Amino acid sequence: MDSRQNKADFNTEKDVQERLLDAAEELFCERGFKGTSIRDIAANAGCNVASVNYYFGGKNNLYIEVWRRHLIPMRDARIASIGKVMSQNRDRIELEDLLRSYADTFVGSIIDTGKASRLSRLMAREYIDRHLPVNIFVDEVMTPTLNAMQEALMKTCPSLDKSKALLVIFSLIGQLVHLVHVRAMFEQGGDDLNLPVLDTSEIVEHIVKFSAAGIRVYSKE
Amino acid sequence: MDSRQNKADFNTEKDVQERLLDAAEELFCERGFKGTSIRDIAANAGCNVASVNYYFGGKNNLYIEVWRRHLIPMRDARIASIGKVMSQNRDRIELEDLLRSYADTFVGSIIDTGKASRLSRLMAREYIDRHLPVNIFVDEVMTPTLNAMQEALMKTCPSLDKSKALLVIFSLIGQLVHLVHVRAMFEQGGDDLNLPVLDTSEIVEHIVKFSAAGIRVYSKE
DNA sequence: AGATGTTTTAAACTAATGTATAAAACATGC
DNA sequence: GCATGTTTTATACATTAGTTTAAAACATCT
Repeated sequence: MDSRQNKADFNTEKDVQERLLDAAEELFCERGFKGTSIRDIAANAGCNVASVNYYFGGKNNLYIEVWRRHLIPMRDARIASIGKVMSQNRDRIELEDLLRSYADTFVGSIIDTGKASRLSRLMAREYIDRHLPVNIFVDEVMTPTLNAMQEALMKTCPSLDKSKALLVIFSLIGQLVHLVHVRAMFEQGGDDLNLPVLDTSEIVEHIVKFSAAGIRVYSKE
Repeated sequence: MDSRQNKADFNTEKDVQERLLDAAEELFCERGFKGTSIRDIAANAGCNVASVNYYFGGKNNLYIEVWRRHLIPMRDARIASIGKVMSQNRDRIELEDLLRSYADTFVGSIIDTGKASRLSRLMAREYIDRHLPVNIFVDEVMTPTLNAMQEALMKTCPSLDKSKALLVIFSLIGQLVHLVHVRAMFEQGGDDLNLPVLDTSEIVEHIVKFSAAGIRVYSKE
């Protein structure tokens, strides 16, 4: 008694591993690591519970793989969005352009909203509840993007020293992460909230303007 | 009839309910709601598992009570820190003073660090994983403090309109929440992190300066 | 087709969780 | 000191979790 091979027959789409990764990604983002069970994941992927262990060797490893699948692309996207702005042939690089580009990539308003914003939420969770080896999160994502942004900032604002640049990036990222949180908060339970509804792109534009001013305070000193 | 009462007794020890609340608070902050078991809480409080159900009627209610115990004080502390600055008899209220006061209260750097920063972390968790009725979190804390800060900001910067004030507060809170996250991140697993170590009060001072500049951009328009 | 190696499945297993219960321990008022 | 009501305790119960197992289903190659 099995109907699965039929599915596999003409449903040539994604194989089990990929379906598991997709399902896990969605659930981990939405309900967190502890909040999602292997059975939920398997059900959403349309396969057996044991598949998770068969292919990934456990829930933990599946979580890591969900990250690994997107870590490098994500990091590269961020660095690329910095590099793109910096490589413009202009007499002067506009600070606002740099910030806007980075913010858009971070928040995921440019790329398809669903996927990108999901990843942002996953990352926001990882800040609070670490389920990943630190070296993956910090060494492979945070540090490289931090360095790229630091360098770009100091090039754009030559009078900005290294430690100030760090602080400034701290503020920028804080605002962006917060935006992701608040947006997620509205999406899930925003029915009976009487909070002002905020438009993402409007806020991004605000963050750019706000942060540019904050940066210029340092660079003018 | 309820005779668990006269705490006037010279029993220097706290009674069970309070010990449970203390233990629960610490564990919820550190490991999250799902991450802490009733048995852990009971063990840390030095009492039986059943006590949680006996006194609070379940894990969920205990969590709510942990919040309720600090909600009003927390909200009032924030509003008071605003009011204190606003009631100064000065010709002009310094924007930086307002921001600094609010930031200090938010981050908990003035009050005893342990407790206040724990609460900030609990709140940060609640942003992502809601385990509280929305009305408690939003209506009783967020909205009142938001309103108070909005009013104070508009008084300090008369040319700042309402919607801009909201955006500005958004940026401020984003930075402060992020500071709490990052600090917690360092506290728990910061051993082998090769990130730059940041001093809390230094960052608060930066946030004040940075945000003041961001605000003045709007108020000068 | 038949042998071989891989994938999928249902079921079982162990551990942990939130909650409930009933008896014991305790305190208090008479 | 006994009766009464409250608190504490050990234990039981029902669920759920992650993981394992062994057989069934399947695919591939000769």
